[in-house]
Amino acid sequence: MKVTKEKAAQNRATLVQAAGRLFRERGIDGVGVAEICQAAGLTHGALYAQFPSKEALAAEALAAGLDRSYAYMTAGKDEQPPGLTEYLDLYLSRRLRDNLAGGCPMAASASEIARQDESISARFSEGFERTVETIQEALGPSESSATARQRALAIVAAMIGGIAVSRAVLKVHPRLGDQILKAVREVLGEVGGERAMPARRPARPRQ
Amino acid sequence: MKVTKEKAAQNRATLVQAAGRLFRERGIDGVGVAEICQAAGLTHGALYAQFPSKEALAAEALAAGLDRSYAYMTAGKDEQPPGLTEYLDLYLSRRLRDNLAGGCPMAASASEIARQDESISARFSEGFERTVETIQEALGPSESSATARQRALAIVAAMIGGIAVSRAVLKVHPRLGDQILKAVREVLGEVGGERAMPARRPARPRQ
DNA sequence: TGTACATCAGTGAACGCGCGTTCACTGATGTAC
DNA sequence: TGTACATCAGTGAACGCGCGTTCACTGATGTAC
Repeated sequence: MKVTKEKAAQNRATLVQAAGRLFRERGIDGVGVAEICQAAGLTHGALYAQFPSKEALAAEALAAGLDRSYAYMTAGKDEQPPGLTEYLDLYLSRRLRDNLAGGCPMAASASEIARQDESISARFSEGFERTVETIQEALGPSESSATARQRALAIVAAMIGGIAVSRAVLKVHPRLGDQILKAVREVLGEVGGERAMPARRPARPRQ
Repeated sequence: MKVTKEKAAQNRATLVQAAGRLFRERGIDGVGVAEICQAAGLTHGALYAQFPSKEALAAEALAAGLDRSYAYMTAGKDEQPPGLTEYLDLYLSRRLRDNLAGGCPMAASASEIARQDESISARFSEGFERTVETIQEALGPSESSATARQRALAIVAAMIGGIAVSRAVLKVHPRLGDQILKAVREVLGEVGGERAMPARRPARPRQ
């Protein structure tokens, strides 16, 4: 049966949101359309009234997830321009790492993107570029812009890698997972010009 | 029909090798057992004579891939202990990045590992830890071991992230992919104590 | 050394299942008059 | 403003297909005598 335009738009948004959450949690290949529609309270036919294919839904879900994550990172930072410290503390946190379903889609899917269609790759690139620009601004005007961009590129790639790797080891080596998070956090701070932190605990033999 | 022990062991190795290559290329969820067996020149029944499940094959394929990659990284470096420079140049190269099927399994699968069974996660952790120790040794004895380990952890996570992200954008933004590779390479060099490189080209507006 | 036979790696048909997608249909919406 | 009807979001059955796994069987290997 037909449905109001508002209701239809709302259903579409619900599908995108449910798909994003499930894709981040279990990967695009790991979730079927049936489950997405069920999570959204619709039948699979409804999905195909809104999207031409699962892949198109995945591209839109990725874009929405990137927007959501970017908004979370930059929330309340309009007035006073934030420094790198704020971004690193927010991103390389246990809170965000342990929130696979609601976290950053780049960290959740980094190594899968290269295998997906180009429409997915394009959305990822947009999200990455936007984040790099934000981090570059946070680095401040102390350096030449070429160097600042280079640092920003490396920092964002390392942030994504840090979360992904920390998650990869977490189930079997939770302490190693925390070490990785902390190490990336502190080393990237130094890269961005934070003062090197003093050693906080005695040297400990490896893992 | 039965087959010599040697032939059986050889078939097993062929399966592991084919599985590893395909899993790196298209993800564990993205490849079926039928295709793996076909690539190995066997039927799928043969796989189940050697492995209890696809997952067990995946764990062994990951372990074999990690060994292969580690051997590649450390080849011919027994005599003169190599520095960070050698490892970074080898790992963060276009050659390795463009070789998805034959490259480092950690970079190929980083964000997928957290979704797999713990046997997979355990193999990943071993490979990661081994690499961190190797990089830590390459950093030399100039620092306290706690700081050196922290740097090594961050460097390896960033290497993996750098390759994964470079690959993710490569199809739609090849130049950005190269920028990422170069940026991570140079910034990690600085983290490890390499002299900062001079700016080689004029500042360029962002991508 | 020669023979009889147990072993078991590998074959190939078959299993149930969930996949992504299609399609005829429904019926409230929202437009044209 | 009231009525007739075209639109189209959503339903649910059905499609062919490939998935991971099982299983009765084969027949060369390799061992026991």
